[in-house]
Amino acid sequence: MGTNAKLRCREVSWIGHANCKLCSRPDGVLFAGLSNEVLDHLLVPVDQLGLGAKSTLYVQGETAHYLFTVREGLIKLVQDAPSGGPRIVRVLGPGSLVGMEAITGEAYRHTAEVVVPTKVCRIPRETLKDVAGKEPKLYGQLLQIAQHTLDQADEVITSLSTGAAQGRVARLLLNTLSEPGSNTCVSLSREDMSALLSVTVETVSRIVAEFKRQGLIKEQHGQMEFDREGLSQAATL
Amino acid sequence: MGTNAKLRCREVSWIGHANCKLCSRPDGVLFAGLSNEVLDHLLVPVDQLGLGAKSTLYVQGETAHYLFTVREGLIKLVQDAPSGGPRIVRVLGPGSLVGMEAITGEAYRHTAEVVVPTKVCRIPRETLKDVAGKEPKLYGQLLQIAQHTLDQADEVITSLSTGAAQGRVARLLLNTLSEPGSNTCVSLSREDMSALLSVTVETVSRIVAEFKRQGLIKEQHGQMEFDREGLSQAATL
DNA sequence: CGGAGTCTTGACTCCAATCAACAGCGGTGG
DNA sequence: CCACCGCTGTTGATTGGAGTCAAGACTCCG
Repeated sequence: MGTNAKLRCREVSWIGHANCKLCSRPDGVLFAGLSNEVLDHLLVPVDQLGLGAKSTLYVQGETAHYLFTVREGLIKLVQDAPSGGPRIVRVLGPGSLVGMEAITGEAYRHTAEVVVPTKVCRIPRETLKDVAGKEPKLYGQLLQIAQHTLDQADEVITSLSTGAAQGRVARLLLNTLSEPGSNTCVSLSREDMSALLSVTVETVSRIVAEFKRQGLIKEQHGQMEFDREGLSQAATL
Repeated sequence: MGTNAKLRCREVSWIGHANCKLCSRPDGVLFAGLSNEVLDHLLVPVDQLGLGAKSTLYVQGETAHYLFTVREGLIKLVQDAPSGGPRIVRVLGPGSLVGMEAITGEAYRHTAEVVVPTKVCRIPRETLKDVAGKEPKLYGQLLQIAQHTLDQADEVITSLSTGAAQGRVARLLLNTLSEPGSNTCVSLSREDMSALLSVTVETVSRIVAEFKRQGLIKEQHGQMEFDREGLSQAATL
């Protein structure tokens, strides 16, 4: 029973049934502000899962049976680009919804892959429909989160797919991977940065190396620490 | 009263109150399948507007008071890129929703500008809330359309922001601007293509000119006619 | 220790950005 | 009416940045 076990690569472990009442607090992700009675009697239970790096939540084309909420960690959504090779469409951290196709019951549009060890809640489609039927308020939450996801997609377009390569790398670290206040973020592999920014791994490597030489960033234990001031300057290019 | 008048540049005309019952047919955009009683007694009327090219529906940062449905024409959503210059995030045709921020009442994320003469329905936020309260079914429609919009955003990422410039142009014409069956589409200005593909106007001009020389496309009266076979080949680059 | 995978660095090529000039077109006003 | 102007699109010459190909260095593990 791996509740506290460290998660190795591609490992998936069942942590337990989620106590969704805890998520009905105002700061909850999806069920915020919903009545406890509804959440106490779910048709199908919500499972909490622990996932090792490189494991997959689902693959593109599958029928979407589950919606996931990210509790800790990082998930990437990957699509194959027509020019060949995988393209990361966005990365999703705690508080995000993964697999919103499950709301409408269509096929998953992406492959969802774990970047760093992650905990998620897996919500079956039936449970979602059940709760939404009893608490229409849930629709409002879903729409709000959908709006937020759309904002993220737009940021990938304007911020990570536009302009010079070095500006894109800087903006990735500053805006996409770190909280507004913080000056650290997870260190993605060069390959992941490459697939997210649509530049080659060599170019990413060169730029990151150059930032290090300039003392703008430090990398250790899978974390990046950076000088927000300096990087912001580089981000305008 | 400009119902049938031709729309000149930057011109906005009021066509009339929309008869939303007509949109309750199964093929309606937003109000499909909703009961006529609700639609007959709207708190605030839905206006139909005619818009000339280069007029704007709203600008980035404004509070979102209206949701728009596109009936005919083409709208572009524009954001300023951090590297300077405007970036078109997506283009929306008939059946699309523009200004979904109005659902949550936040600020508009983009500036919405008219590309070719367009007719829209302008739905006030209060009307939306009113109808949604009486017909929760509306939420389902909204979520589905939001999902579709997200798919479009993802296509801009994987298809229009990735790979060689000539492939991007080809995919823009084939997938983004034309219906699956058809072999024609509206002819965007080079500048708009440029802002959508994140390449310079000169590069777009050169590529389009080259496609014409190869007999892959013909341009006349603001329309483009193309050889789907041949362009598909160029799209893989 | 060895080997696979990831990251780095170098040398070279090439595509697209830049700078610049010009053609076409519609509109405006003398 | 025609000359002028602004706007859009085209084309050329040149530059620069990122892609490509190739060789090492490093890290993590068995």
